[in-house]
Amino acid sequence: MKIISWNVNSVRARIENIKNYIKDSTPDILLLQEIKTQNENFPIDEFKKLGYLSYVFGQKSYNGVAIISKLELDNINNNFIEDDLKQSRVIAAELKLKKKKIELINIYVPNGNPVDTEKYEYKKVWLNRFITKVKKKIQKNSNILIAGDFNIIPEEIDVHDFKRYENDALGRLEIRKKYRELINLGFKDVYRFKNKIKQEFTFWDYFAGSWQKNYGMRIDHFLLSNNLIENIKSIKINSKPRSKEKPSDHTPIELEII
DNA sequence: ATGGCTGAGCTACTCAGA
Repeated sequence: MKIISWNVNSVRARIENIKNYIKDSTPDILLLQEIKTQNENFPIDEFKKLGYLSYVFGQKSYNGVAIISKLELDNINNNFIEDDLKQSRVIAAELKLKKKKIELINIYVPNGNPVDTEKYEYKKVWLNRFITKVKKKIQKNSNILIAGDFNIIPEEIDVHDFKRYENDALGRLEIRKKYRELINLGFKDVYRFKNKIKQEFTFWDYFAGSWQKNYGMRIDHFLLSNNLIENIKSIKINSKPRSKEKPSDHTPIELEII
């Protein structure tokens, strides 16, 4: 079972890239963030032609998340947490895998910059609410997968120049502590669990040749509840899509579970 | 090292991203 997470930075502007990527990588489930469109303009038919069902929580212009799946999913939830700004940032669903029922939670965490504004406060409130909700969920179901664009640099190794980000909304200790808080509910950061000292990134700015210079950061993550750790087959950041024409600024992260 | 790219909405330019 291949589950992939990718912040595509507009599903419509990126549709050809996404289709080519799906043909190459053949995910069973593709979790998309920043689709930047409302439900009625989501390219459901394009994905249907490739054999995928679409579950969409869209929004005009900004944000928006979706799940593309070969298998039918249950209990689609577009109300995972209360969002003060009514932004579409979480879609959850249930996946039946053998005898296990796995809760899939696809997230696009607010960016939070600049730090001395209400945007930063929104990120903190949002994360607190999310953590509270996950805490409740894991008491009922110990099989949880959280994936997406967390907009959090977990540790110094996860960015090319930590000094530049230590007071940024992505790298601040206060925010990194929220990430740890989430993990301490009973999760593993699957990439870091499997790669103790490796430095790889999932995002590179469009400006200033960041991709060419490998000035990136690791902000897209898979968290798997401890109960599912034995099911991990592989985890891989696939940087190839970032090198294509008209790329997203993020690249996919690919999880295989048994 | 900040916003120099990029996309949406719209059709001139702002807002947002990280």
